[in-house]
This record gives sequence, C-alpha cells and structure tokens, in this order.
Amino acid sequence: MKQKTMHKNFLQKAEDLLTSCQLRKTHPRLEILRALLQTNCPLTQEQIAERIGSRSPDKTTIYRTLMTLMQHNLVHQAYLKGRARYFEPAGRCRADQCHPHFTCTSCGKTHCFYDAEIPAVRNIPAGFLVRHSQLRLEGLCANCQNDSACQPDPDNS
Amino acid sequence: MKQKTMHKNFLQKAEDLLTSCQLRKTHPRLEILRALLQTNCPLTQEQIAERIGSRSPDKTTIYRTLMTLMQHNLVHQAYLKGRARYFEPAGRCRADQCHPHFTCTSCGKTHCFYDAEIPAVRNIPAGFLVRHSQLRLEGLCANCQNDSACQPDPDNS
DNA sequence: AAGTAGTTGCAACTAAGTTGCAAGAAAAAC
DNA sequence: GTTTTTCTTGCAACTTAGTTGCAACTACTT
Repeated sequence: MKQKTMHKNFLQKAEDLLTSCQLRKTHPRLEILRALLQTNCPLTQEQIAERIGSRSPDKTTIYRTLMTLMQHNLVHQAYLKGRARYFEPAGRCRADQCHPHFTCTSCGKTHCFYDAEIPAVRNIPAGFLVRHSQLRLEGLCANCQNDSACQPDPDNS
Repeated sequence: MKQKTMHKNFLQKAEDLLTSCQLRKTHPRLEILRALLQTNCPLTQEQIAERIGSRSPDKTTIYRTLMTLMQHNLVHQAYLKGRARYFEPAGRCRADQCHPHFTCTSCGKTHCFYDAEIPAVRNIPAGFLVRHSQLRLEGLCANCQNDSACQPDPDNS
C-alpha cells in the first residue's frame, strides 16, 4: 500500500517534470523517468530496462529519451568506473556540483552521498572557467569492512 | 638532441617502473609506458597506438598491457569520454586522490590540473571508508572563453 | 474527428573492448 | 650458450555499448 503510494508519487513527479519542460508525456518517458526517480543510485540503459520490466521500451528509445532528458536538464550522466554510462535525475544536485558517488571496490555497489559537501578546489590554473564538478569516491562500504570474506579484495568478481 | 635525451629518460623511467614491479621488460610494455609518460594528458588505446607509430603492438596487447599496468598500480583510468577510456601514469597522483581533470564543454579538450588540490569532503555518511577520490571538472577553457564563435556551445562537435 | 509534428520500434550498423589459442620471447635452469 | 619454462604477444572472431535511418505510430492541436 505504502509502496503503491510511493509509485504513484514518482509517476506524478515524472509527469510534472515533463510538463515543466513542455515535453510530451509519452509512456516511455514516464517509465524511464519514474525508474530513475525510484532508485537512489545511477542506472545504465540496461538497468533501466530491467527495472521497467516486460513493458520496457526499446533500447534505442531509452538512449534517445535519456538524451532528450539531458538536453532539458532533467537527467544527467554520472561518471562511474568501467565503460558503461550511468544516468540519474539532475534534481538531486546543485547546478555547479553533483553530489559525490561512492563505489565500493569490494562489492562494486555505488552509493550517492547526497549530503556530502565538496569544498571548492584550490589552485585552478588561470584562464579556466569551471562550471560544474563531479566527484567519484572509492573505498569500502560498511558491509565489506565488517565481512572478513570481503577484506582481501577478490580480483574483481 | 634535447628531444633524444628526453626520450632516453622516459624509456629509462619505463624500465625502472617495470623492474620495480618485477614485470618482464618487453617491447610493447616499454613502448606503451613510454608513450604515456611522454604526454601530459590521458590517452586512449588508439592514441597510444598512433603515438608509437608503425611498430605499435596490436590493440589486444595494448589493452592487456594497460590492464597489467593497472593491476600493478603503474597506470590508472583517468576518465571516460564518449565511448572511450583514457589512461594515464599513476605516478602523477597522490595515493588517496587523483589530480582533477577539466573538460571544456565547448571544444571538448581535456586538461590535467596537476597542482589543483581537492580539499577533504565533509559529511561522508557513517560506515564508509574512502580510499581514493577522483574529480571531474567541466567548463570553458581560456580559448573558448575568448573566441566568441565558441560561446554558444555547438551541439557537440 | 482529423491533421501534424514529434516520438517510437525495428533492423542494421559502428566503435570500443574482450576472448581463445597457437606462436614467440624473457628469464631461469642447466 | 643452449635448453626449458613460463609469461607475453598477435591474430581472428566475438561481445558489448551505443547509434542511425526510416517507416509506423501517437500526443497534442485545431
């Protein structure tokens, strides 16, 4: 029940976001935005499709929708490790800096540190105008610190 | 002449690095490491091959060598741009933080800010152990600020 | 209810990176 | 200095992530 309410709210939020940008409220857009709003970590195209499930739009549509949403600043790309692109709602960051992303080197899970604060970088070379920054953190999450089986960082798995 | 001396030095440095990790000093490894040490910006596999020229190892070898060098902490992945991964020598960063990378949103060029300092992040959630950090900056480089033709950020080109 | 402009799905494609394996080369053993 | 061992390389084939062209479709307009 609570679950249902939550979903209703995310869908409503997705509609509102599309309206605010004068974008058409199509099924794929609503589902993709909702999937992103529902989780609290960045997702790849594939993860978005998985979460939407059997009624998921084609991957082409997902990519194109993400590009559209990025152009309208509703979504942005989070830079994590590896070669896949991760996306998340843009509303959870300040205009000039994204919240930091923490990836555990042992279990591989990524967490968003919404409340962490990045003090301004010092010694930016002259002439450069910095507009936006994104910080990527690596280390061990609470689980992997406690679980001794995780300690000796297995090759990658 | 000076050029030659420089190259000699980079080759020597490459040998020393391989020795320090007890890795075999093979031709591909020496060339790849030298190519990375010679430039002051991160390179893709393709750029490494270009710089080595006609005697460049196969791309498979370049990728495998980069993985080996990463495992031994001689090289690391700087960032992901487009679909490509960029690599750089690990020696130009502190153990706990990599130097920031600045990408101009207008011309697309990326610069390393070796002397910039990332102050410690505040409000890291309890339980997380941060071991390493990497900062990505975006904005306008000196050229693109002056050149009015660059100002209205062309779609991507 | 019909028109229109923006959106979608499919198939085919490209770029970046990976895998398996036989041949080759460093270093160790003789 | 030759042989042996072990690690490394190159090639071909493959996978993954993302892109393009285009005809069919649908949200919004009138």
